[in-house]
Amino acid sequence: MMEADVQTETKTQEKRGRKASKELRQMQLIEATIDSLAKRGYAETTLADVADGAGLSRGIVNFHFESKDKLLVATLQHMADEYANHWTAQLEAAGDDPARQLWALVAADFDRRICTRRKLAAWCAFWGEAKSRPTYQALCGARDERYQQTFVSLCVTLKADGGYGFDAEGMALSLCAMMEGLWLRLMLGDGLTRETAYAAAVEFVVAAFPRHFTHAGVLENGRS
Amino acid sequence: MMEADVQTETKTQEKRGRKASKELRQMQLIEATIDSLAKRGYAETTLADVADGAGLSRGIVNFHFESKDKLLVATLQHMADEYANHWTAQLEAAGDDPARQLWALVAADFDRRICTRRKLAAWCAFWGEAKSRPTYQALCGARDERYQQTFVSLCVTLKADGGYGFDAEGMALSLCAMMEGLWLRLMLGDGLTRETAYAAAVEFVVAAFPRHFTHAGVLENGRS
DNA sequence: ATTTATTGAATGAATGTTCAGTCAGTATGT
DNA sequence: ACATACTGACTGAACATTCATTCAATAAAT
Repeated sequence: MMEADVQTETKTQEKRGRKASKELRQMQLIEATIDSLAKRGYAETTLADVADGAGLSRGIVNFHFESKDKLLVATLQHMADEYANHWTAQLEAAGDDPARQLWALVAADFDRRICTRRKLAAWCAFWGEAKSRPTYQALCGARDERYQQTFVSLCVTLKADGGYGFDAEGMALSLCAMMEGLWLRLMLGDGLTRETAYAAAVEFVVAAFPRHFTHAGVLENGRS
Repeated sequence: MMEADVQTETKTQEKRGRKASKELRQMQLIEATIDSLAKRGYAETTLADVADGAGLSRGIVNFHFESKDKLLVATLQHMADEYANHWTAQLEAAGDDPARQLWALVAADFDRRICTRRKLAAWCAFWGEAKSRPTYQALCGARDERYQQTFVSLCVTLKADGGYGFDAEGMALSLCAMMEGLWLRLMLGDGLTRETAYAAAVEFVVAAFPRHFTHAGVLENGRS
């Protein structure tokens, strides 16, 4: 899963670079943590399992991270950063057209790199503990803050442009919620595939913004 | 939380009825388990906490349920039953009109009795462990099976009636996912209220079925 | 030689499970 | 009526296990 990266790093960085090796170990342990969360769930994730998964010794986690708790926080932080970086990049790559931007954001959530069983399972594990752990809640919430605002802005713009009757904030909220709900279902299994989930999301976006999208993609009309 | 029921039961059943007392205890323990899940999360829920919450002794759970695991399964089963009973009842109360039925199902998910912080938190706790516990997965999935099919049927009917262009299965999936996603957000806090979440769901439904609903409710036209 | 990374056995706290005993309520015998 | 035996819910201390954490010893790099 992350062995490939480790191998690469080993070849390129092994001889020189004590500092780099340290960060490498931390990444290695974080990836092993995600594996364990996905395989055994939050409650059954043990440091022993993480260490085994990384092919290292038992005490290693407490050396690189101070405690199990900090390892988990670092793992969630890592996932939150990765997620934010991804949608931000996709948003910028979409150019200036709001319709294209919204389309890109929806697609970003179902990107192969982000929308993995493994990572969805890890997200869900943290969600399950978030209510009783303020730190998790903050990191899960921080994920939403900018994301949600971006959606609201796009809905406001598209509403004005297309003359839709919906409330922009409500629509933005239901859109975001729908995608998270699809993630949840993907994780729960049920034979739902990433493609099917993406298709369902598209279905709704097309229904909500009929003057901007079809199932084939973004409509090319400027404005009325 | 459930003390009221206990008192009632005590008055009506205490003298006679050893059997009834047993089921009462089990319910009491299940409610205490939901409390603990909501307050401390799945990972931190201990039998001691459950027993304390129920005001009973430490060994009580292993007496009424065989193990911690079975207590948790019984708790999830209880919640799943309650949920299914609720939406089934609301569906039947809605009469024969598909539009009214869909409207009722959406409203049911945000009903005061079902959509409690406490219960949402417990659901989410189980979701977080579902991937690694086939038993949980089955119970969470069973919840979906009939529910999902009902939504698909309604979408098919309304599509034919309203001449909508969406794919019915995709729309049904995105609808269900949206409501689960809203539950998730409700649980994560963020100052989102049940009313706001419900409004967002309505926004979605109105946008998707414009010939059947407005923000005010179900449109009264028969067909074209 | 010194610093740094790593190991793995030891430790102790947390907690699920067991079980011998307590006690109320109920039936049985006188 | 009264005493006795019995049943079954309930208790709480003892036990066993799991697991995060610590740390002295070791290996590796500079």
